[in-house]
Amino acid sequence: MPELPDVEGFRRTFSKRAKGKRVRAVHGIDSSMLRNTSPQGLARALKGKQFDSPERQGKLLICPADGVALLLHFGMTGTFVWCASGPRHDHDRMTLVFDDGELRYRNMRKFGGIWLAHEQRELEQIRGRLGPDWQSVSRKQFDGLLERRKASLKAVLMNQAVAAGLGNLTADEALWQARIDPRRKASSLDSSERRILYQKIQKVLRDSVPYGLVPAKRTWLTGARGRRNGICPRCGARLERETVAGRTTVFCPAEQR
DNA sequence: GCTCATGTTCCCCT
DNA sequence: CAGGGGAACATGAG
Repeated sequence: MPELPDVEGFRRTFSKRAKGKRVRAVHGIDSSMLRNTSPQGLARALKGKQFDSPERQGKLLICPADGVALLLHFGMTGTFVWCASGPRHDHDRMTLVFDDGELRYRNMRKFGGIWLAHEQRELEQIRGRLGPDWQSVSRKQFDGLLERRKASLKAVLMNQAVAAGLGNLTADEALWQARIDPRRKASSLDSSERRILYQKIQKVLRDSVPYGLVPAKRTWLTGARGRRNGICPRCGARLERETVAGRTTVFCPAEQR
């Protein structure tokens, strides 16, 4: 699930469940999810700390707590589960225990990861691999991002170092709404196409964020891409399915030019 | 058994 | 150096 809208939903969950609360314990840490610390290091660093407001940069969730920060990436199957208590689920990779319940980081496929930053410099280093969050990219900045890019639009939109947060679904959705072929070279768009694409990227994100996911609306590509012989919700043409930039890409061959 | 999956990284070519 | 292709990672679901 996790693209920008999903992680924004996780940020809201974290804010509701953990912000302002003190960590009583950290349980069930799967060491293979840890990128720069050990289960003991993580548990010791967080125990007794009080979480502050969580932030998000692209698909990365940043949870500051009294001078340290917990960073979470959800990969393709990560999510949060809040519960009063209860048995550990097979895919729970870390449980934050509070007085009023537990917030579990659940991740079936174990992509993604967990980082611990002890200081600002360390935090910046981890965030540094990511470009600006897509929701903070201005219209003018957008032109600069596409400039001189030799790769396809699909590849550039999904490149987290260019700007962070778009994934396979949101990139396809924005390109479909903008009626632009995902295989085109990023630097080949004229100014009118760039304007439309920017507008559609922002619209897809804005419309999706309240749901905390990319909604499968009937009027959206996302609502049709799941089916094997999907039909374009706008024109009724048979949707095309092709690997672009290493990912299954769905588009309307009749409209996307 | 086989294919595919909302992500990222690394290696080898061109 | 910039990109593309493919594999790997781990675990299902259909």
